[in-house]
Amino acid sequence: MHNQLFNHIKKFIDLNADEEQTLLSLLKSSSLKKKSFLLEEGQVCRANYFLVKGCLRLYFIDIKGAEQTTQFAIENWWITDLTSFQFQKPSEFYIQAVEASEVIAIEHHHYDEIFNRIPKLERYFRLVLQKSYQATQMRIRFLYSLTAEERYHHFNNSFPEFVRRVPQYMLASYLGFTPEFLSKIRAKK
Amino acid sequence: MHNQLFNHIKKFIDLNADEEQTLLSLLKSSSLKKKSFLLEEGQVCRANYFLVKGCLRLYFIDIKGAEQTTQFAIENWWITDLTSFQFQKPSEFYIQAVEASEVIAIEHHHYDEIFNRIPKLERYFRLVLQKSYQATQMRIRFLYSLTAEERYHHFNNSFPEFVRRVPQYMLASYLGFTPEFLSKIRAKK
DNA sequence: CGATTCTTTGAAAACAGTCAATCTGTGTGG
DNA sequence: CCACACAGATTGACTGTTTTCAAAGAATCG
Repeated sequence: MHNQLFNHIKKFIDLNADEEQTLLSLLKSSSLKKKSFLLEEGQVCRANYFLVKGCLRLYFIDIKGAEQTTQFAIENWWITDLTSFQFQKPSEFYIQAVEASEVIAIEHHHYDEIFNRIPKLERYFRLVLQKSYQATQMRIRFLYSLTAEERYHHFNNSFPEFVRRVPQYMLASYLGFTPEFLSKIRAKK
Repeated sequence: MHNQLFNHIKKFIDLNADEEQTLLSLLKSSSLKKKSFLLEEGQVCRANYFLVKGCLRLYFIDIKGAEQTTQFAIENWWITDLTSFQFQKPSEFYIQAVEASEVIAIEHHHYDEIFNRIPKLERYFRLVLQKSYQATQMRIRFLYSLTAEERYHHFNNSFPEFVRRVPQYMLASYLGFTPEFLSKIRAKK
């Protein structure tokens, strides 16, 4: 289970056996049932989560009461409400398991320690953040240049297996429109 | 001029005199006239830019030929097309000076060196990226929960001086709608 | 002052949302 | 294993927001 995280880390930096041991002592893994929550609105986000298996989503409830999914995480991605996590203040988001999932957590009270004891991880997380940032940049690019229908087709072509795994109403909000509209797009063809 | 960057860095990490000297030798500063370009579509993005003074924007041209501004940078922010910069491949974006500006550049051929010679900077850029990532998360949240008109009012209340500095057609695309519509929103009240 | 760039305005059209009713599929408990 | 309940998906009519296009008006810069 932890090997998957170590392998991911090793794509970016080298870790020796000592460092692996240190890291191991600061991690905490857990299994999640489908639909269970790692974070709910109003709670403080306690950890940064690495997804070993399954699928999680980050969403919030908008003024009209609708769920807006802002991020999905699958295998080998990190997910957290960075703002709530960093400042340990109440979150405006939910993190929920879309499927039964397994995660490895770095809790907040270990977060500084992890970087102090294994400075190499600064680079790893810099690169992970860089990749996440690039992903959101791409996302904004699509949001600004494609219509709702085009976004759906593009996403569907790019990640067909993912579209199958996720309920449509979550996908709709992730792509920035309503479930009804997604249904109408699909009916067209 | 470089002091401003050093001061920014010192908000996150400590740099000693030696490290400052090393860093200095790897930086390159330049002045930009209003409307000049640091990057144009098709070019490879050569550097990561720290804005000392002025205002830059990152934008692309969509299928219909309209400019879509995806990011602004002001004093003390970094800006680049991370994807083009990292992989040294042609960019789909432009980076343009909205006002006469002064920037400090770290060029790509120095980028690895800078982290190898001053490992502390891994942390600095991790934290800078974290902040940028938080900013885009907030942005997506607003895009998904507010109407175009609400986004304008919210932005206008949050950054009134910024709204004054930037042409409306850039602001409109940044907020995700047309210049004409922005004009109509303003006419309402 | 002239030229260009930016903003405004209005009418028509497109795109996407809302709401409510109905349909479908699936998981659970009896 | 079946039946039922409930979550999720579909459909249609209507509404509303935002875009488009074209033309005219203001502002800015050299």
